[in-house]
Amino acid sequence: MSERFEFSIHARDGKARTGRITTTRGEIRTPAFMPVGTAATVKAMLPDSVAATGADILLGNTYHLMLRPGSDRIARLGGLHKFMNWGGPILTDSGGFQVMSLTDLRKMTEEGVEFASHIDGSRHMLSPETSMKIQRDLGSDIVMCFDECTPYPVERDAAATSMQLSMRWARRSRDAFGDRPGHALFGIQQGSVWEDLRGESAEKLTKIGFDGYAIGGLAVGEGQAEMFRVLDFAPGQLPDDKPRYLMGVGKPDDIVGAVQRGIDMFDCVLPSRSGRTGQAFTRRGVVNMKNARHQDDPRPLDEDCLCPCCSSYSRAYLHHVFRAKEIISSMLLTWHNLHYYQELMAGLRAAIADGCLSAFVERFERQRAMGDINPL
RNA sequence: GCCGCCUUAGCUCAGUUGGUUAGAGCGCUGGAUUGUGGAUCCAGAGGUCCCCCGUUCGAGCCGGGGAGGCGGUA
Repeated sequence: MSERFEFSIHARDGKARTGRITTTRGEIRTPAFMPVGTAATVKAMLPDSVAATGADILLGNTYHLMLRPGSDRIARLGGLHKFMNWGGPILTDSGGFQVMSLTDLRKMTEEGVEFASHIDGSRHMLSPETSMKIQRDLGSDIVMCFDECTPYPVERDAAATSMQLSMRWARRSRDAFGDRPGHALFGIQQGSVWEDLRGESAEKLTKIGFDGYAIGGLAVGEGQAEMFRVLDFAPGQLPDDKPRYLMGVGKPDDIVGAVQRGIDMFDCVLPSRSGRTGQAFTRRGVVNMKNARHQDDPRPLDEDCLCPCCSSYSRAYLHHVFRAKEIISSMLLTWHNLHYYQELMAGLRAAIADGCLSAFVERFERQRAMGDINPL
């Protein structure tokens, strides 16, 4: 195990890169997908199972854990890794995104955000300093700056003001984080959809200096075409030799397009949340296991998938347990979805290493165009 | 046998003094979901208002007869 946080690029294909992030808790193969474990669990999964899908790193959440069970309690209990029984690296979100979604309950100032807990209404304060403290309590390996996720749509002036605030908070986050060998701090670029604002944000972050750089404020309603337009320039504004993390993204085709544009890290609730709401991701597109057409189908969800769900259970069974609201429904579909996402990342890494990313993407799109397997 | 109550969507039920195209919740058929509130939202289908006769310009609603269910009673 390394004593330091390091990033090395092993191969490139166009703007895409594949490589490795080294942390004190293990290596992260990039491009990487981080399953979301908001409340100290990837819902419906045991940590070993998450690892078995191929995940190298999880995402945990400042906002949720500070409210319940409290970051000081987790610290007393030995930190988040021990608490949730995950030995690998953990990246923690700073709470900035939740702040955006709490529109009715928050009060923003230069200092930070005052908000009411969605659990019991209690008042709390999140600022760059408190966010750094909480993420330190948790024992996070990759700490995210406290930022404001600019909503969309937004006027240019408002986007600029919001970005500038996030940049001042980035400076304060950097100062509050201090010097913590083995732990990384990532800056977050804002600027909505404007190239010059994104460029200014990247410049300020780079000047402060971070271990990695996230692109925030995307996948917030602008649509894939607009997101890709921004990703045509935004990653290139960030340092080439540091990991680039596109926050909150996304659907499989979002990830593929973003990797082609130079992104190294992703997180998204979709595979896990969709697993609980009956939606499966497969190489032939989305399959909604809620649909009545599966009720007599003895075939697996994906005939070519080797995950425990697909190797042992029929669509009829998956449909039944979903309808019956049985817990195993969430378990099996979450497992499959996370497995599918990790297979996709592995495929992307291999294709970049072999210099055949465009062929991989063509095959990816061709399979999706075929649609789900034919009805019986 | 008699008395009372009940019968409206798949289920549980609203439905005003009789008045346009009879509603709700759940369920059902689909859809949405991108730094997770195991959440939420959207759309759609679905009716012999138990049956028959009558009163009325007009009946889920009023009257008569019948059927079925529940309860009480001999």
